[in-house]
Amino acid sequence: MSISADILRGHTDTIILTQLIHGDNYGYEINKNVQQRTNGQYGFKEATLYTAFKRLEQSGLITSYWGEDGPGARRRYYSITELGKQKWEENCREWEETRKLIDSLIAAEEE
Amino acid sequence: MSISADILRGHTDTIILTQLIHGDNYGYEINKNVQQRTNGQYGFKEATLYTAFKRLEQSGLITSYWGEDGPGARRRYYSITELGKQKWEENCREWEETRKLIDSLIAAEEE
DNA sequence: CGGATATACATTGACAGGCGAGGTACTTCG
DNA sequence: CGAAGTACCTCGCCTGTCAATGTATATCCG
Repeated sequence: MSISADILRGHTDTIILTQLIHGDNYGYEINKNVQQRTNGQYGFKEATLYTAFKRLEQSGLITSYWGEDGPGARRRYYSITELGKQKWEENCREWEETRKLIDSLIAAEEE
Repeated sequence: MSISADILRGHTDTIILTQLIHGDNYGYEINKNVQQRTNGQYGFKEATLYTAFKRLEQSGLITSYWGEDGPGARRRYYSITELGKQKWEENCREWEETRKLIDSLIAAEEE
């Protein structure tokens, strides 16, 4: 976990939405996926994760339901909405722009 | 100014340090450079800018001095320190990593 | 001269997101 | 039984952003 938190701020929601585009999933698993994809470099703190879910649900970008009682602890599954998909696309476009923008602002090249 | 603020959050300091690597400069001018480099897409809010200067100075990454009395309003110039240069390099490395990280987390590709 | 506009810096207070710390509940394994 | 893993949740602090507001100086126009 070497990446400082402020830099990931603002991407939390998009990262979660990305996970949900692959299909419904629950918090713990989503976070494990994130950790795997980043080779353990990054993962959400639990408080961050669950406040994000709440925020996303309140904004209508995701919905949730309790999973069937299987073995182990109960799970709350999340599902991306149409609005959520739109938002995700918008955020991805924004990321492309932001990346260019920061690249040009951070590069030390002399003009 | 289409880029949402939270995404730039965390880059403020690095952007300012980058500007100062080109040489001493003052707040207003730094901000104009940023706006020019981004074709008017992005610029710091003044409150953000000046709190950032204060933060950077308190951390020993920059120093400041009042400019000679020339025409126009007085200017406070900022200068990057050795520590600041180190930090800048560190932040740039971090940005490279973060970029890859977010790219892989936001891409919707199926594995 | 007077008022608008641009330059330039600074502070305050509200707000939002991240997260440490703490808590609940169930299961599995030794 | 107790520890560890799974899984969820909340409270309160901290930090960075920013709208609003204020200061001071210089220039331009009528």
